[in-house]
Amino acid sequence: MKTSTFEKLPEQKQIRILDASAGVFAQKGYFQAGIAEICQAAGISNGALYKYFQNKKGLYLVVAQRTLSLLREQENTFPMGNESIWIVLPEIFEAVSPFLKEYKDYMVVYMDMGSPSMGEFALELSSTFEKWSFDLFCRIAETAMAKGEIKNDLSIEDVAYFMDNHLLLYTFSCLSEHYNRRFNQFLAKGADRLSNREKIERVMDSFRQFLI
Amino acid sequence: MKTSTFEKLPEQKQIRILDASAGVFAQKGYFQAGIAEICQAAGISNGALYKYFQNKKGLYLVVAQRTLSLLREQENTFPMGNESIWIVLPEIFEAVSPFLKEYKDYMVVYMDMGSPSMGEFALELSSTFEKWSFDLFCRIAETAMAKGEIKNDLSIEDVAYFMDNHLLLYTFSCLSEHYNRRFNQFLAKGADRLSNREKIERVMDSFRQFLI
Amino acid sequence: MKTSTFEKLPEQKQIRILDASAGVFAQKGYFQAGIAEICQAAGISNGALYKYFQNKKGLYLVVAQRTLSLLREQENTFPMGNESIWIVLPEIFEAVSPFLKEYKDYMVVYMDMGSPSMGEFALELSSTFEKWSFDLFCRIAETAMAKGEIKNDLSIEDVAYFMDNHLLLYTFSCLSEHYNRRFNQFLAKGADRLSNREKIERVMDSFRQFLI
Amino acid sequence: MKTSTFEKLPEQKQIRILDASAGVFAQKGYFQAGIAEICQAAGISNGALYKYFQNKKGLYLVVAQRTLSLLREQENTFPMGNESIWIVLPEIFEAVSPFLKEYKDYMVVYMDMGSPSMGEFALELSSTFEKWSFDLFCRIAETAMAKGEIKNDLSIEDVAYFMDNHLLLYTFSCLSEHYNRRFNQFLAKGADRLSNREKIERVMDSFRQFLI
DNA sequence: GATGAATGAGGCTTCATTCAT
DNA sequence: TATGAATGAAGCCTCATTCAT
Repeated sequence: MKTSTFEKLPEQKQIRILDASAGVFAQKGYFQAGIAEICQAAGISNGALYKYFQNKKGLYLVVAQRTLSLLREQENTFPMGNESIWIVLPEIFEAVSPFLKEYKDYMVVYMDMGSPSMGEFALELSSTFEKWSFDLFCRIAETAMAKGEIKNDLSIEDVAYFMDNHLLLYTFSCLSEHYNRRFNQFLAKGADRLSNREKIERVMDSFRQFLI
Repeated sequence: MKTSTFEKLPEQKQIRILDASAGVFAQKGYFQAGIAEICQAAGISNGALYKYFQNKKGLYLVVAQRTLSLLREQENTFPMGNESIWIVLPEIFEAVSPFLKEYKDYMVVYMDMGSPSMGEFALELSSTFEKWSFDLFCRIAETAMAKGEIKNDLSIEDVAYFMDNHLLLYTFSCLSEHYNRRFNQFLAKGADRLSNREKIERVMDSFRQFLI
Repeated sequence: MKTSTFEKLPEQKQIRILDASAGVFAQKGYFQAGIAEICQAAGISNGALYKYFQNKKGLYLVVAQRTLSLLREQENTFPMGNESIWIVLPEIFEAVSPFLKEYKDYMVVYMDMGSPSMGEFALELSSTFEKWSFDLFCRIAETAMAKGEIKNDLSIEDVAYFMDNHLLLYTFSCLSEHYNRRFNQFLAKGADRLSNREKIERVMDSFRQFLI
Repeated sequence: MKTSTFEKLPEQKQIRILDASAGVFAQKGYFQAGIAEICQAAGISNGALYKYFQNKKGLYLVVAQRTLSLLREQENTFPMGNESIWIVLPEIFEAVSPFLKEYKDYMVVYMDMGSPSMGEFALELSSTFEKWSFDLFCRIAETAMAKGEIKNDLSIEDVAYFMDNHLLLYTFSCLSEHYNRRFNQFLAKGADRLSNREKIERVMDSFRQFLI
């Protein structure tokens, strides 16, 4: 059974390397990120990287995979009991927020994965997460509707899409200045800086208006 | 007053060059696009490009600007009379669709501009368009509300954001396989291929559920 | 009709580049020869080389081809009339000698091409020349035998092989210290340095002993 | 007295390492042979190799030395009594043949040693063998001449050179496709594949024609 | 103004060698 | 002593940009 050299590294070091890589990938994008820069950031030698990963693309894929792992870990922290949707939704957005801060680099990498210029690079990988997010919001919508917390003449999937769009673009607004401005223009009367909490407040406002 | 050499070119040639550039930028992304390839596609010499534009970035900016021009031209074709929102909205989506086909390359370039890996590259530029789109949807929402076509207990901006999100992600779904899959998963029960018309139908469904 | 960039260069420059490349290839061998070193020797930039040739291997092949061209040019200077074999043979060896000096690098490259470590690299190429050399010596042997200058109970091809072996190993002795020592050990009582003329004298001695 | 670590290894392991090394050296040539590949083939660790040998060159030299040892062992199997030259010569060629098969890798390494691209790498080493081969053929020629088996107006050394050339190029023809083709072109009317036995037959033909 | 050959810095990757365990 | 991970210099090649014609 051949475990890759990378997997035999102490977990702490693995994470250090992936974090550093994610940082560079996030800041510069895949193509502008330099192997040398990544290695320096990771505190490993140029050659070591190629012992751990097949090549730059291989590294990127592992970074992307860690993004998914992190997201899935995050999922488990979500409240999934029978709480009201009006408790669950803000909790999700607020759970996402520190995550976005802590793992911003990974999320930026993830965001880039959907960009056309990445080509089919990591299509399967990124699809994985969308699937999960689809399930989550469908479940929430279904539960809420069953409990009469939201209007019952709505299509479950449409509600899920509605919520997921909000989550997606809220996320983007935390990661990209472009989307931050867009968010603020629409939902904050063009305000310059909004705290995450304020943004979430605005999103919840929207939810209430449309869903009740 | 120094007019750039490029502007002195016959308009047809200008467009040919920009179209070719957009094509390469769209297919490969900014960083992977090669000057040589662009020149060949544009049918001009390597040196000429640097007579017309300061450098690769300069070219990109002009391409991006043309994207905005095209979008603004498009705007004028939108029905802005007093038609019902239920006529205007599909018209917008359907007006966008051939545009997405005709100028897909430009739109892909535009989409890429929001990606974090492009950095602050064309921030101002891309903001321009969001502003216009904000105005458009606010106007539509306002009119519709005034006419009682949609619920009147909704915030104008929230409705605009709701609609713009849908337009944005519909657009993405036409440009990026990633977002196409996401769209289909949520709104088409995972169907593989949806025609634009079918997609729009689904979006309008959503609109009706949430806005009436 | 697409002529390669290289072929469009002034012939003088082409030759300068090939000569320099041959020099480095000869001194270091294909694998140890560095592109940078070659370019410096050729007085061109690193990038230019890749405009002229597809890659290192491509360059090598062109160098090898020039070797063959040179050899074929050389062929034409050989006396092919009805002179006595005892005039023709020394003339060939002596024609080869300045050639070996002038184009030693190319000949070393050629010699390397037969070495197993070059793999199938330039097999076809090198075979070309052997064919020519086969024809030459067969012709000579035939003529000489017809004229009664050499024994007539010998197989033409065996005589040709005999002469070609001598030429080959004489050539090697001019190109490789290893073969120089071997030559001297056998034919010069271990003398240290023999002039080419002296070597040829010894070879002719041999010829006379075995062929008459 | 410091015996090298390598020599303290069980002989079987020593041989295994050298055989593996010879295999890689033969297949790829010295410069293309990778230490890692060699170690894997030899079943030892990367670090061990550097305990056994000073460096890559050191390993190569030991491999080369083994080549010589093998050749010298081989020598002892040669019939050196008073047999007729027409018995001894084919015996030598036929003794060499299985050796070429069994130790082909070593012989290829040896052949490469004479190539100019190896530089002065192993000059002394390879000379050693030529010296032995010189002695062998001189002895044979002398004996044969004394017994009147070959013409007596020939120079001993020239006969030795003649025979050694044949042996050398026969050997090459078994090791390198290039020389195989050359051999066949001259001595087998361009036949594609000749068994070793057939080749030897042809060589002996030659010997008889020139020496009797 | 237009051309396209030339430049050379910089990118990714390999690999002989060292060293901590 | 043996291991194999780590090192980092050096290699090949690309490509945005410049410049001579």
